[in-house]
Amino acid sequence: MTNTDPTTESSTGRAPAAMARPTKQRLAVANVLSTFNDFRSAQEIHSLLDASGEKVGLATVYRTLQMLADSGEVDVLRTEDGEAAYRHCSDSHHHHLVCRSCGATVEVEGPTVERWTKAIAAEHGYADISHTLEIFGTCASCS
Amino acid sequence: MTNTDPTTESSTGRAPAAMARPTKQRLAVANVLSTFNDFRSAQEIHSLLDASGEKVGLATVYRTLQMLADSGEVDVLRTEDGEAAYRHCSDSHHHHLVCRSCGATVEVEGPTVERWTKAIAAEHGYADISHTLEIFGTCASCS
DNA sequence: CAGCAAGATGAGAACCGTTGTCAAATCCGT
DNA sequence: ACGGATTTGACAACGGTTCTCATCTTGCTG
Repeated sequence: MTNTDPTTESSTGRAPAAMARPTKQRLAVANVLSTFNDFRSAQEIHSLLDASGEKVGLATVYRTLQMLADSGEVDVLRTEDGEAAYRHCSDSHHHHLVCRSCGATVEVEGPTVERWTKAIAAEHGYADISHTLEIFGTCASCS
Repeated sequence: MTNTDPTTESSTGRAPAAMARPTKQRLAVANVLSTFNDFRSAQEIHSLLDASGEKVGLATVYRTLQMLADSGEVDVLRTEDGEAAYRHCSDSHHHHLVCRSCGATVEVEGPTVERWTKAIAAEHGYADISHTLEIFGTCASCS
């Protein structure tokens, strides 16, 4: 809304492959996304933007994230309480092992599942594969 | 993060066949759950109840499903649009291979992932393992 | 460089699934 | 059958997400 600082226009850079219109807000979202490798909720991303001085409307954040997700530039998943979480993809891919009672989370990864999902998908004629996997259990200190 | 309160579960432990209070409504919900093997949304379950003549309040359906989920009698997952989906567990375990553009879904299964998740979980000291896995891609007719 | 039309933004309302509230109904042990 | 505790159900409240629309930018054209 109030464009208070017409001189800001340099530090953040790096527009992903092809963004429809690389506006300041979209760049800001893309930029924040590149600062972490795990999944963050849309609202959290909005807060991060706010905290970093970039004033981007919540609706715009949602729109941008959706756009990025549609174009395959970010991965999306739903947390257990129904929030959408986003992560810039093409980065270290891992899954979460979550304790059902205390919530302790371990990041795990392994080529096994990656290979299996690709194989299964190919077997059924599916291309351009991605997947989400979450493991739940009771951790050592909770059992 | 929502850390669900595991109410008082000291005496009963886990009760597969024993429900806290087998009221008509709870039985109705349990009964509907047993009529399918895939995940259905809470609202869909409510509709099914309604359609089958059982008049159960929406709130009660939610409460019952949550209760069943807490006691481990049903599995829960979040669909891509944020709805909670429930399925009576201890049944044929499979995953979904979904086409990103037309939505065509194939049910897949395989011991590989099951083994892998168990191994990974055990490796980290987690017990009582469950997991959710969804594979996304573009199906043959859409690519 | 000014002007313009298409596209993007932001504030708030609208939506939708889910959860909380609380009086009335139901259940169970006595 | 009675009484206390639990459960139910209608509806309000909530939180996340999407929609609306007036205003502002962007990119292009002349």
